[in-house]
Amino acid sequence: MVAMNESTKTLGDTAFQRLKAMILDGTLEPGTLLREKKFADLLGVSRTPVREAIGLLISEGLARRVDGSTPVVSRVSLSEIMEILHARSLLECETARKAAQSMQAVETLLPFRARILGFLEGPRPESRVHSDLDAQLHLEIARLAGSKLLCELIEGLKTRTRMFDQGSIPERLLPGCYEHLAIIDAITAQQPETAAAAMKLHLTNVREAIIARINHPF
Amino acid sequence: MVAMNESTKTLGDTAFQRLKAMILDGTLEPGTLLREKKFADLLGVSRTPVREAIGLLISEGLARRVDGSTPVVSRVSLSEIMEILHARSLLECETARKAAQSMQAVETLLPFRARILGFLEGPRPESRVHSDLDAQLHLEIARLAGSKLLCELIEGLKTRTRMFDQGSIPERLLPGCYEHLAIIDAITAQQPETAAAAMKLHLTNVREAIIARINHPF
DNA sequence: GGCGTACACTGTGTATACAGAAAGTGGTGA
DNA sequence: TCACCACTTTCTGTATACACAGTGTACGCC
Repeated sequence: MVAMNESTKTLGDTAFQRLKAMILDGTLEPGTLLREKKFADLLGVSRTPVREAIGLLISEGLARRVDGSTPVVSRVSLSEIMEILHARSLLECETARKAAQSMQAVETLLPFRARILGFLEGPRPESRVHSDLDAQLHLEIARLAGSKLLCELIEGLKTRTRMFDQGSIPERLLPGCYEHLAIIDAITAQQPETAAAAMKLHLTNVREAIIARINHPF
Repeated sequence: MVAMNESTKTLGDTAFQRLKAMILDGTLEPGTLLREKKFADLLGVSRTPVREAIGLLISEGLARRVDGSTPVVSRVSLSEIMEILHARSLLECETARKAAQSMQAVETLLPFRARILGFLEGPRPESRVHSDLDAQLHLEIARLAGSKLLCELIEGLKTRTRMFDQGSIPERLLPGCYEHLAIIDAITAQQPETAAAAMKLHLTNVREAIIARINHPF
């Protein structure tokens, strides 16, 4: 086929992005079988690009091969979430620390501060909007820290729990905002250890909230 | 084709493993173009499994797509090595700390201790042998720490610099042995902070050695 | 009626065919 | 000699064909 559509991307890439989006927004629930032909028909392409897309999903941890064939959308277990938050804590305390020594911290983070304040003053934002800001903020802090590798690692870890974030703990919205503000303020005040502590507290609180939610689902 | 050879693995997997081995042992130098047909002929399979193998190599960071097509074996820059060692330090100080609280530490690590002592007493081992032990030891410590995720992350980071390890700094052999012993002893003595410090020192020394080697190549 | 076998269906793994793009290659003209 | 253009080669991306494995179903046999 001709391919090379408007976005100068391959069908495999677009298939990957579309499937990833479907997983992250919950359209494809954990456990869903990723049958190549089914999604080939759905996306209007052949199995080949779908195959490539599924391979990428697996390498990002969003899908898994259980017994050897027919991959499924990953069901992230509680212990896996704990491990991810643990690893993120190890990495992100450092990025917060390093970001606090960056010269561009203020100009980079002020827009985030404004958006969060908007959340606090205005109407409750859609969970998706807040989730996006959350992801962008953590990534931007890693970028300020100056390590491309840490950016990649943190982004990869964060996406794995992204479908779990999605508004599943609404009572975390306000605390999350305040914690993010504390992190931003410590970084822009160039206080590395305060920033690291704020990040650690934030991720610990997320962890506690998830545990509490598991124990008392309603 | 019939496939399903003796090892019950797909051709794609075996192609991946063979290409990976060729990259890690230096047969395929950084910058080598990974042309699908070339390696399909070389491995005696069609382009399809080679394509899958290359995708896996890219997802592991061992290969890259530079401008959009024709992937190449990754050339790991000095700054990337520094970033990898930095990230490993963040993760592995923690695994050392946690491993020191594990009940199976002694029985797991004593064989490593014996092998390292063998290196010190007997003839100088091949660099590949030492490199393998190095990788296994760091992985085993992560396993003792009890986090599957940390195992995966550390293993992934370590393989990215593996082709760089390969005997490129022979004068690190002895110090490396002693540092490994110090880590093992601290862990088996159940001293978490000592273990973390030993790990940090080890990775810092590796870093210093690489920098020194860059500045004084001979 | 229960059980076993044959067959059809579905799904993946692999090979191959084909189109379009990029990169040589050679030849011609200034 | 150098520049430019056509042709060929080679590469990737994509679609498709086919083989094998697993699964379920229906039919026949006991």
